[in-house]
Amino acid sequence: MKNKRLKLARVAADLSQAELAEQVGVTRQTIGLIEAGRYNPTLKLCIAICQALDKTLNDLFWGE
Amino acid sequence: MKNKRLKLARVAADLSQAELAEQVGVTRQTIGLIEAGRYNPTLKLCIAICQALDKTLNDLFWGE
DNA sequence: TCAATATGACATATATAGTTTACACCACTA
DNA sequence: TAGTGGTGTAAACTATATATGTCATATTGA
Repeated sequence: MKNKRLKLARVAADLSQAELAEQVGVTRQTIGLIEAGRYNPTLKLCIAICQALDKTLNDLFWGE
Repeated sequence: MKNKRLKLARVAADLSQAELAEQVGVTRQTIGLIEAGRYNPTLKLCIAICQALDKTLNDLFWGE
């Protein structure tokens, strides 16, 4: 279950995985893995990502 | 930062910490700690809790 | 009283989120 | 031919979410 919405929001914000990663304080690999749906970030990280992309939890992480 | 909304939603659903914990497949202590705001659950657990309480991520975990 | 239920708090142990490092692939450009 | 930026992935490691176990307390009902 890839997270397509996250990837789309990131690209729309004109950020690379590495740039988003730096903004939220994780590594590029972590962002890549979340977009690939290979795991299960913590709530704090989800919120940081949402704030960086000006989205809400429901926008990026709720529902399939 | 205690999660008051989670506690209220759980009580409104007439569930004890232990009952909610069992429904989402964790221990009572984990629910207690999340309500107490002492950590940082994973996204999967947040979603399971929301589904058990018929709420969305934004309802329980977005904003202060 | 007493037993049962619900909660808070605290350790220690285990599973897994997240890091680091590294290599490979692709598209583009010089 | 390189060379660079963006991405996918994997192994080994560290940090921390979660489990397990226990004790204390408050409340409710018999």
